[in-house]
Order: sequence, then C-alpha cells, then structure tokens
Amino acid sequence: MAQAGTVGRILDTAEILFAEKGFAETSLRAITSKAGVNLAAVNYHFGSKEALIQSVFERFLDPFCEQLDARLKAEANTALTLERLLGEVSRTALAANQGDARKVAIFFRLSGLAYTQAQGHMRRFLRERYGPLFAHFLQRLTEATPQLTPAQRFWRVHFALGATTFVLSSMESLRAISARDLEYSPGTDELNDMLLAFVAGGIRAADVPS
Amino acid sequence: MAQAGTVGRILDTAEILFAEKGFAETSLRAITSKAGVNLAAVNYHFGSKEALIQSVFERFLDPFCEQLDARLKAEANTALTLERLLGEVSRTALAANQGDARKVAIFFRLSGLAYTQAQGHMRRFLRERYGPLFAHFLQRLTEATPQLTPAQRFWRVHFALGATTFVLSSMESLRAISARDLEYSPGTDELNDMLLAFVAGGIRAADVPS
DNA sequence: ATACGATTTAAACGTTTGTTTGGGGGCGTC
DNA sequence: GACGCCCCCAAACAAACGTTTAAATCGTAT
Repeated sequence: MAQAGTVGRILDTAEILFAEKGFAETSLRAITSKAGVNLAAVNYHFGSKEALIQSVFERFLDPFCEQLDARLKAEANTALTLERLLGEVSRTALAANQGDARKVAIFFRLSGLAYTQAQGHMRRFLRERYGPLFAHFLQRLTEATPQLTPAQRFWRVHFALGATTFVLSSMESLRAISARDLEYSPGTDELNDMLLAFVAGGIRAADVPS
Repeated sequence: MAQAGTVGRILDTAEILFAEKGFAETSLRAITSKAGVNLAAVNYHFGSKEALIQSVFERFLDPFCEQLDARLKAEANTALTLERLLGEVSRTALAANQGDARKVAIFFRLSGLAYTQAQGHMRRFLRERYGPLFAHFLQRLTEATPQLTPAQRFWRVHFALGATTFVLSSMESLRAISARDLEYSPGTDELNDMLLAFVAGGIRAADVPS
C-alpha cells in the first residue's frame, strides 16, 4: 500500500478511515495526511469528496459484483439449494478480498454505511449500478425457496442483509466482547458458518402464528 | 410537539433529524432553526452537542428498558419460550412508542446509529447504562435456548439484533420498494410477525456442515 | 416597585471544513 | 531548446461548524 501511486494511496487510506469513522466524520485532511499526499490531490484526481466516496465504493463493489455474477451464471442450469446460493455469496466476498478477514470487515462496514448513511445521489448511484445483479440474485433465490411468497422473500432477504452487515461491520468490537466474556473468539470460517446457519434458518423459517 | 417547552422542542426535533441524517451530518443550527429556538439554547440547556445526543438516547431508551425490565421480572418464574421472549421485546418497543410505527422506526434507527456511529464516550455510556438489562435478557434467552453453546447464542443474538435494526431503521424506504415492485406493503403487525419468524428461525437453526 | 435568578437573544469567537488558486518541476515530443 | 502536458505543492479561500459572550427579557418573590 505504501508504494502505490497517489490515487491508490488515497483510495487505500480513505477506505480504512471511512470504515472506521464514517464519511462525514472523516476529513480530507485526515485522509491526505495519513496517505502522505497533498491535500489538493483529492480534488485534483477525484473532483470532490463525494466523488471520492463513490470511487471507494466502485473499487470494492465492482470486483465483488463481477465475480458473483460470473459464479451465478456458471451455475445457471443447475438447481441451487439455499445453502449453496448463500455460500456462493460468502465465498465471493472472501475471494474478492483475498481471504483477508480485516478486508472483509471493511467491505461489510462500508456496505452497511452505504445503506444507512448514503443519501440522495449516492443512493441512486448504488441502486442503478448494482440493482440488476441484485435482481439476478433474487431470481436464483426464488428458485431455491419456492415455498415463500414474494413478500416473505423480499423482507427475509433484507433481514439477512441486516444480520450480515451489522455483525460483520462491527466484527472487531464483537470479537473483543466475545473473547472477554466468553473467553472464546471464533475464526473467520467458523463465524461464516454461524452466519450461514442463522440466515438459512431464518429465511426458511415457518410462519409464526399471529 | 409545537407547544412544548424549549428543551422538549429541541429533543423532539433533534430526534427526528438525527434519525434522518446521522449525528455528524446534523448541525445544531439545523436543529434549532427547525425547532424555532435560539442557537445558543442547546449549549445553555444541554451543555454541548454530545450531551444533547446523550439526552436523546436517554429519553427513548430509558422508558423502553424500564418497561422491558418490568415485563421480564413479572414473568420471572414462568419458563419462557423463545417466541414468547422475543415477542415481549417487540411488544415493549411498540408500547413504549404508543404503537406509532414512525416512532418505532426512529427508535430503531437511533439504536442502529448508537451501535454503528457511537464512539468513545457514547459507547461507554450506553454499555454502562443498559448493559445490565441486556445481561438479564441474555439470561432469560439462555433458559429458552438450552441447546445452544454460549458462543452460538452470543453471535446469533447479534445477528438478530442486526436484522432488526437494519430493517426497521430503513423501514420506510423498504416499504416504498416493496409497494412499488411487489404491489404490496405489509402492515406493522404483519412486519412484526415476519421479523419474529425470521429471528426465531435463525436463532434455533441447526448448524450448517462446514 | 424593586431586585434577582432564569431564560432568551443577537452577535461574535476561533476552528475546521471542502475547495480553489497559481506556480513550479518532470518528461516526452516536435 | 522550447513547447505542451500531467502531476504536485504551499497557500489562501469562503463557508459552516460548535461554542461563548454580554446584553435584553421574562417571571416571581420580596
């Protein structure tokens, strides 16, 4: 990360700081000084802070979406079980970050921020750019969960999305609590399995009598 | 809300604006001008912006925690099923907000922000003030799910917490998408049931073979 | 009526923010 | 060697921020 060009150093540093403190709380001066580049470099290379945020999103979301799309299309004519489909997503997230757990945490922390902090232009940008892939995923999910109504499926997918982004985005602090109170902290694979079990169990849960 | 005193008007307005845009993105000028009070009123009555944020948290978390604690203690000697325990929580959240869906959305949006945006002092304040109730809840949950290991329970509770805060905090936009794409939007009770089913199903899901 | 504490007000404070400026190299091309 | 182009830098910019000040206002008890 140290010997990358100015643009790369800015993106690397911004990614980390945004994930740590959020977008509004991270100043361009904090980014540029930690990256060892001039303050004006951000506006020169990206145009504005908002454009920088957008570039950070593209750089980590594009490879993930591309890989996931390829994987899904490679199995286009095989019937996927729910666990298999969800596993494909988690494997892609891991692969797109070279199996680095810290990078995965940053990935999901940024994803969560995108959902909860993004407003106006950013929301539209994300929806327009990554909406089609999401639709594709939802179609495969429909094949894997024919017993659900469309509304059930829609909401349960978002429940699952929430469980994932929430836990993986605050993974480090939760790990610390787990290690302190339970004297035990799960590894990446184990955490992945627990999440998968929870999400799969939730998605195909029976209705609760009202 | 209009005829409340200065302190109340500030809290009412801050609650809404914080939930809409986050803490750093909401300026004191935005709050005071929308509330129709002088800019200096915040520092006069609360001391600082951070103290105002803390007051907002207290005002909506205290009644909720008090009621939940009372409900749990009222059923101290009856064995609670998982669904019953979770239902108690959701009923409390609804009751503490007079059944107003918008208020519940704000409630969970602020809760989510507390988890993801809070730093330093705020994290400590939340943990110290509401930690004991959480421990009590976890103990009841342990009785309701004896088949889980402590680690499984810990992580699954946080998965559930994530699913809840994520969906309920972006409820309005998700409702809009649901209504547009599915030509259907669930009511508060229905959404509550769906969430309950998902969370209960996830918490007692079987392990996934690694 | 007067005095006093509590509250509100307009104005200013010092920082920090994102952005812009103008100049100064480094480097390949004509 | 001069030109054009890309990149970097220190400095300055206006705007917005949280906070503080000192005077004005209000209500109330003396």
